[in-house]
Amino acid sequence: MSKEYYVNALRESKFKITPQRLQVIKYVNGKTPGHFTAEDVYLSVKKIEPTVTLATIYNILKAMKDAGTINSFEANGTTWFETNHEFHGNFICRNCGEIVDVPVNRNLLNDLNSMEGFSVEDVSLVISGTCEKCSKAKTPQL
Amino acid sequence: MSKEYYVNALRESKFKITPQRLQVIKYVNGKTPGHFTAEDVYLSVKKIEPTVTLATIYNILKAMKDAGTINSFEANGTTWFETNHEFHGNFICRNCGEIVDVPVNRNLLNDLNSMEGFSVEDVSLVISGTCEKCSKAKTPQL
DNA sequence: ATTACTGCAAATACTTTGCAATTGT
DNA sequence: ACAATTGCAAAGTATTTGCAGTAAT
Repeated sequence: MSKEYYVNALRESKFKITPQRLQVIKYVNGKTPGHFTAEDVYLSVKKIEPTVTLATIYNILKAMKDAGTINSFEANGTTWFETNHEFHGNFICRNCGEIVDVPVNRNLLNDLNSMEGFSVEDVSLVISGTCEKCSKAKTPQL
Repeated sequence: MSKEYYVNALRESKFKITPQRLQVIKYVNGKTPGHFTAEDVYLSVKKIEPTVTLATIYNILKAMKDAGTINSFEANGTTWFETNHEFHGNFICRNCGEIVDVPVNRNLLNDLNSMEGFSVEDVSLVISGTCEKCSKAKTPQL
């Protein structure tokens, strides 16, 4: 993806392009693929736009989500954002907190889309457990 | 399920059976199948145990989750608990907030369990959109 | 010119923590 | 008797809101 992709999507959804939004786009674009919280974005953007506030970051991330360029899911008590639009799961390690994408059979989506009367707008698959690194650390070789 | 099921599971995990826990069990057992927040449990249990606090409810729900009798997932900014142990999705309506279980092909779980090096401890599938009732309300017949 | 956006401060919502008193085993 | 649990109050996160000033279109 490119910064233009995010800018155009915002424009098409009638959102204005502000310096703060450009900085968020810069952050998000540089973070692809990856997972980040509003706080992560805030801390990074504040370096270039020192007066920006978390409230504004929340506003901007909501706009980008409405524009369809980012997704979000909830885990560990916070909202995580991501740019991966392929249908996938998010594995979150209970030990180190790291989040990684996991491929998932698309059949699941088809099942969901065939639900009578329900319109599916968002799907969030969160898997928690222990990641490879942490599993190894806990089970030292004999 | 029965109240004994929840009591026994707590005992097996070395948790003590207190009057407060019995009331939570009563609530949860009467709520099967269903979805509830700590607040929901609190408001109900408070009627019989007026001195109970939310902190205690959180403690009890954590114990029950550790004992394996309830699951939890995050959606709409809060933690939801449920008793359904079949692998399934939770559809949450963006309009009315209602949550309903949706059947899901178990293959997904198998895929996840075969991930190399990762130990899967919990899976949460949250689908958001508009439920049947709300869809109809928004699209009046001509 | 108009409307949307920002920054700020305060409010709200959810959850956890520390600790003394109490209770289940 | 002992460790676990409760109740309470306070603190800790995460997120939202209202509003006046500012900036994008």
